[in-house]
Amino acid sequence: MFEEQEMASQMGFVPFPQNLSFLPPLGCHQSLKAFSIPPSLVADHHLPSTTNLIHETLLSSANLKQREDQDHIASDFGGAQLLSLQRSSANLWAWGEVNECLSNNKRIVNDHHLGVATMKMKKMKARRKVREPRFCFKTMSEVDVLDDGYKWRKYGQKVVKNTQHPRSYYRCTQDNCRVKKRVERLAEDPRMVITTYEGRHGHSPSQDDQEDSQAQSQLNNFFW
DNA sequence: CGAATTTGACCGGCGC
DNA sequence: GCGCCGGTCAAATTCG
Repeated sequence: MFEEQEMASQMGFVPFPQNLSFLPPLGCHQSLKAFSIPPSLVADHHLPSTTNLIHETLLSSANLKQREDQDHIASDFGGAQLLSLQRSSANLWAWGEVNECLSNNKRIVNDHHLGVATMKMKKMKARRKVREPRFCFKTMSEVDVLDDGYKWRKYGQKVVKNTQHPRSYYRCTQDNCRVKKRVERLAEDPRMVITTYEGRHGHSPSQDDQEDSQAQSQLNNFFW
């Protein structure tokens, strides 16, 4: 349990709030943690009490393999629904953005003479390496995009197999912020929205909703 | 008219 | 090697 908190804080997550009910997912893979959002936060943000947060810790390369049998777990545990991240190729790898950032300045100079297509290829190839911290949560909601205080720009939409609802892809609009999220509706229950965040914001949420900003930052601290 | 969204094309990874 | 699939790009379109 303490190890997990440490891991979470390394990922940029704040320590779990005292009133947070932490549910060790019995029978589930160790990398999957489920806990409920405290009632106060639920009230502040009009999130239904059925909302459960699934936090996927960083996976070592060793347990990546084990994780492959975890395709789509949805089970009851003490009344709380657990939901694993979907398995996909992109779940096994994440973008090597950090390294990319570190060497970006040099690369811009070196690549200056290359054509656009070549640059594009290099960019694509450079991506895959380390895993970004990600987690998803499931909310019963009429609207697809929950207001989390950050500004997002949609950059894609895709119909995924065996679902009737398209998945939407969003990127944080903040300069140099590469956080992404995707939003989809649960095939089995279209009332449920699954939001998956990937990466960490290196900035504060946008302050558009002033009256809401305090509660908002509380929630965001909880998330990040 | 600039910003945001839509949408078809494209790419890499993976399974067969 | 090939086809399928999820994720991303970017031109076209819509919105404010």
